[in-house]
Amino acid sequence: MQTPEIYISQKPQLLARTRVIKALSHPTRLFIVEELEKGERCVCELTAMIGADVSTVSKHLSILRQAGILEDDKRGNQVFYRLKVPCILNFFGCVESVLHSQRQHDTLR
Amino acid sequence: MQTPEIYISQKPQLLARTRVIKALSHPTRLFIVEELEKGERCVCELTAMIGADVSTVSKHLSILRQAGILEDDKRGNQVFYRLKVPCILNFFGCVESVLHSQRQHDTLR
DNA sequence: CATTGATTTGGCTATATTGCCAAACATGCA
DNA sequence: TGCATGTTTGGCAATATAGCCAAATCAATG
Repeated sequence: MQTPEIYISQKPQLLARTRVIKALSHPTRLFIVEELEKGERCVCELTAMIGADVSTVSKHLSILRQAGILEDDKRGNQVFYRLKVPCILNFFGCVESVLHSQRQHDTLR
Repeated sequence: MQTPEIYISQKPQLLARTRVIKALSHPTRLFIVEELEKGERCVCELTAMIGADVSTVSKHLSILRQAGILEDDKRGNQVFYRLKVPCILNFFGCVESVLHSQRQHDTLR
């Protein structure tokens, strides 16, 4: 070891993992993942539920797909998305436990 | 239901969860969490491993602490951080499975 | 109390992300 | 082919995030 491994946050493994987690780090995308737990949905259904512009929803879906979390299936002129890696959902239980352990630790802004 | 629930991504629960996930969505912070799996570390140790400015590392630690993922413990003039919610680590296994299921799905940039 | 070592905070610039609109692409069907 | 429906892409403005330096804190100790 010379310097601290050049710059640790450039390590490919960390970057790859970060890409997946980053894909989940947006309220709309989190909503999409939770909704798809119930089954596949087309872009139009998700858009109606979310209430943002279709193009915005489409871009969120694209981010989740590129991260490998969703897969899409085009049927007719609609595109259906579904969860490719359902274990993602197990994580939310843990996230909840983080939230519950937050009694009042410092500034919760 | 009127409009799509005002704007779904503003729902408090989604925002709270997002805050936790967002805290994990940076290579340096991911590294910190993985490192703390082995035991508590002071800021100076983490800084040496990471190789960024101390102030940068301190801010990353602060983000993880505010998200409820880490807790700190000041002893003498050093501050030691440790994992408050170790279940976070289970998630990484799932993240790996996402990565491994990525054969060649579209542009992996 | 001055100094040193450890950490946090303020401030600023550079970069990344988000969301909308408009336009481009399909697909199905008259 | 022409049109309607559904989806993606390009582009841009607004906002958020990251990282460094400098300065402020805080504890230990001479």
